[in-house]
Amino acid sequence: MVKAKENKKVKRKDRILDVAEALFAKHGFDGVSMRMVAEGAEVDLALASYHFGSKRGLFDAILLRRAEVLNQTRLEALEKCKAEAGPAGPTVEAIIDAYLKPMLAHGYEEDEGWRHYFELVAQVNNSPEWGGQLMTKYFDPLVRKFMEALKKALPDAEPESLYWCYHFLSGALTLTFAHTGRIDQLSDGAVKSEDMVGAYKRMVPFITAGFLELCSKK
Amino acid sequence: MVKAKENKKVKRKDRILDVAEALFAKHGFDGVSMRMVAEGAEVDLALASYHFGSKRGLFDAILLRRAEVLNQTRLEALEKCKAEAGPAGPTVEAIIDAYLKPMLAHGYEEDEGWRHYFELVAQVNNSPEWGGQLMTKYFDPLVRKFMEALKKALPDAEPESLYWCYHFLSGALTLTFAHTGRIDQLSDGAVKSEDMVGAYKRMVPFITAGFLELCSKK
DNA sequence: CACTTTTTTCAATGAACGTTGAATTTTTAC
DNA sequence: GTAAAAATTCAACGTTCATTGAAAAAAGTG
Repeated sequence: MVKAKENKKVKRKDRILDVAEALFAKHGFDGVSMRMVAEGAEVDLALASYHFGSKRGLFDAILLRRAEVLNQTRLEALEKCKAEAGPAGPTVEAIIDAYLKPMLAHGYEEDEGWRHYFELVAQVNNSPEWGGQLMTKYFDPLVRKFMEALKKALPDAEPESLYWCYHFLSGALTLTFAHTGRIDQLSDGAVKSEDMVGAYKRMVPFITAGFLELCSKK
Repeated sequence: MVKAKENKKVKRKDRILDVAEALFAKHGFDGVSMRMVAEGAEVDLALASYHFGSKRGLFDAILLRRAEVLNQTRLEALEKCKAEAGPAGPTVEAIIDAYLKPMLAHGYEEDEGWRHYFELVAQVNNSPEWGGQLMTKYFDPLVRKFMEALKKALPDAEPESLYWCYHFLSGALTLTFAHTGRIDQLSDGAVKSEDMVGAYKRMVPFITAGFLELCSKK
């Protein structure tokens, strides 16, 4: 009977989540109407309100769904690089890599859902209205674990500098995954917004160098 | 008669721009209604449409107003650091500094208008819908001048790496000026989102180190 | 002052908005 | 198979939306 479950066609509730995720990513919370969601998911207008209570409830459900998965994967990556390191703990580069690499997992290249989700996170992260509250709610417990590891790897760091460095990392990361097409235009097509592997390979050394420059003893 | 002009109270058109700038920065384009703008500026609902044609026209006018000023100031900073450098051209650090420092000019600390503007730019920059198009429109001519200077300062750089480095800079910069309050919460109040001087002092070496790491000959 | 132009107000338009209570269909559980 | 529960549809609610044409007021010009 397992087979039957797998073959079951995608439920309406998930269709709503997927469609709304794509729409919110593109147009932001206020740029999307429940009617757009309903049409895209080919369900009745009232159904999304029934399942998620309200438009805002739908929005939160979207943020939560993949945050749980990403946080778990990042946590495993952090534990793994801790286990592989000596008693002094992992290097800055290994920690940064553990933070970034999971974003390319989960079949990122094939599953457009993750691409939409990261585009959405980019907007949320940069919103003066919701950025502080929502990013804290969905990501801070895990981020604090990474900050502790970084603190151990950079014992001479000023705390303020460490937090600013993370902030720079966060901004660079979310914009890179926002897929705005700007870098394509600036480079006259030489660089593709979609090339997350190329971006990842460069982001790790870029960010690592920044941390080391600011947070190592002179 | 100059005195009379200076003393003239702020015109309605400018009040609309200032109020809408603050509202768009906080809530995004679709999160703001013309009625909110009219109420905030204490003018009739129809007046903003009269002066700017449409809601979108108002939005563009807001983006353009300070972009012109910022681009000019950044250009002067670039020319200045070129003039002070030898024939080999300015260093990476000097170029990055010329790009960042102008954001703190224009009485940033006193004039909340600039703060709102940068919050708005952060949202636009990270919008998959508008980021590519609008940032290109308002900033690319100037950014290309900076890219040329960087290319000269980093002759061994792969072009793709140079563009990605700029992208990381752009993301870190806009999030930092987005004032979301996230870093305050993450650091339990040890770091203030509003401390742009502290952020600026750290961003220059952080970004410079990243450029040098990725774009210098090994 | 008389005039022209610009700015501002007023009133109204049709369309789109999120949400909800009741009715209906489908699924679940025994 | 039948009753209970969950999912889905239908129709409508009152509100808010951006824009506009015409009227009125203000400012500019000779």
